[in-house]
Amino acid sequence: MYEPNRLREPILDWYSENARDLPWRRTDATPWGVLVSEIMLQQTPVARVLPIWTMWMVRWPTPADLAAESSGEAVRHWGRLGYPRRALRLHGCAQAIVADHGGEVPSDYTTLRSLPGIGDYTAAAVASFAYGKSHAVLDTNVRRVLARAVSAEEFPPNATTSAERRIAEALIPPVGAARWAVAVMELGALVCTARAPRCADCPIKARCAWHLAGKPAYDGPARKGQTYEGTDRQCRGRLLAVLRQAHGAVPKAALDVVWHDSVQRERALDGLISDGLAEALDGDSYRLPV
DNA sequence: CAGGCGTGGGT
DNA sequence: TACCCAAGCCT
Repeated sequence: MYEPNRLREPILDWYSENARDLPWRRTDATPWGVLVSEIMLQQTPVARVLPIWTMWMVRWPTPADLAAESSGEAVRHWGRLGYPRRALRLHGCAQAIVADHGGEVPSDYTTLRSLPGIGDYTAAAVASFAYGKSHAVLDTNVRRVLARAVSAEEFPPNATTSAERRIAEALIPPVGAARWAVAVMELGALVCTARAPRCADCPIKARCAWHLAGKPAYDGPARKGQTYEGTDRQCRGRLLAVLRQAHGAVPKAALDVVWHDSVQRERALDGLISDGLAEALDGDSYRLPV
């Protein structure tokens, strides 16, 4: 096995010099702020999260503040961040935190993991970043860095493997686990990127197994590419945008005009309703859930 | 476990 | 210009 400090020390040093000043990383950020940021950052770039997160923290500074609102308001103020079911789940987190945890974001991994929208990554991230606990924080950035640095692969497997988890756990320092986690993530986000890694700027290029092997091209199974144009997802997005922008009941005719295919439109609308993102009212109109 | 789930910026 | 893909989760 490799010597963990060969990777840790240069990455931690690099982080000291290159960490972005993100509001949810500041010392005055609350656990709630960290939790909100983590949900918003799922599959979503930092630059798009920043303004929405800031507005949410002003509007709903505590879980109790959000829990007191309707879920529809959470969806409305999600704006165009994407994957709006996350807004519903965050609202569900707030309600569970108030109902079951005295209004305080839990600090325990297992408890966090039981909240809506919080999976393995987010539970580990919140426990680490909000409470300084020691967990393997395996997001797409960390997985890519470790695939390269340790396994000499350009990309990690499609699904997280036990081997990856073993590698990540072996690298956790006995002290400062949370700082280590955010440092590796930051390296993946800023330097060891998916498309065009900036190896020239990398603090571990001399120790990276993939770099040392001559950066061999990825030869594993094809990675899933996503289509969007013409899909139900796009249709749902169009419909929900109308509901978000209108305050109150939206006549069906106002939804009909944003998507031509009526079969697909009906299916998408039914999907939004069954997901809890929309409500049908009497008189053939719709709105965000109250 | 593979597929569904938004959106917009970088290359 | 067309992809590629960005701090995943749920079913």
